[in-house]
Amino acid sequence: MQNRQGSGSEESAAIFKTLAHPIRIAILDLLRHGEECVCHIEAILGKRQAYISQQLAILRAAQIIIDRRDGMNIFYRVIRPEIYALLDAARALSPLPTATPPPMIRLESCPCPKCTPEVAVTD
Amino acid sequence: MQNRQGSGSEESAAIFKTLAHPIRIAILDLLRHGEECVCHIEAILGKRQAYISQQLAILRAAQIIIDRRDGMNIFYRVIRPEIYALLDAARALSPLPTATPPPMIRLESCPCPKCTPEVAVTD
DNA sequence: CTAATATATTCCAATTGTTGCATATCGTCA
DNA sequence: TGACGATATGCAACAATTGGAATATATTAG
Repeated sequence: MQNRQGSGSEESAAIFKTLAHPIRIAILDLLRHGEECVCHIEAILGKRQAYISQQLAILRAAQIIIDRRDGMNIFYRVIRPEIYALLDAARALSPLPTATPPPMIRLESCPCPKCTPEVAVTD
Repeated sequence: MQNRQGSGSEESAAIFKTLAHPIRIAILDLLRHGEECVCHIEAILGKRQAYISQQLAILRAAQIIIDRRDGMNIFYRVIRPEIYALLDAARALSPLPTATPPPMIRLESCPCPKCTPEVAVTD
């Protein structure tokens, strides 16, 4: 491990990947109210059963939801409410370009002017 | 448009997709301080230049960062600080299974007991 | 103009995701 | 037990993405 790249970038990326799908997001939104059975989700989203089941499997594998059997139906519910913070934050992303203040870093393995201030631009 | 699936699920999915990559997350983390030139990013992350450039292009296309030329170097900076809320929220996602309260929805296009309470379980 | 440096873009092969179809599994009802 | 309803899973064809290599562009120096 010679080049670390922030902490938990991999895990974060995995989470984003799981959420990077409109149907999965829609399913999670449906589950905001609480438990829902598969047929419900199927009916509301208007997608084929097998497809919904697949997406549920992905969310289940990601440990974001879990299933509970009740007679003939299977109900799903979210076990990580924190994901809603993510969904909400994503929706909050509007086309509002903002500015950010300038940097302040120096690195010897980098040849840019900011990293070699001594032999910087025209003396 | 016969089956809506929440609001902005597509857009949100696109955002998550853009963030669903460890290198891109690492780059954004680097840019938390402010502007950084490509060679900096390259040196810090220890990846090939072309590769970094590709990831920057993706973030740029997503309108999350913009570039500014200064002589021979090109500096990038984040123009949507809100994405940090997303990154932080993702990192906050720990393996802590929580419980969620039961549902409360009824739908006529669904055959499950909760949707057909009248002809529900054994009368 | 030519060379050198910094960064971007294009091309490609390998991997991965998508989606329809068929089928398996499990519980229920008669 | 057998048929049926609700879900899950396996598979195949096709679309999209990924990361590497080579190459192109732009700026500065001489």
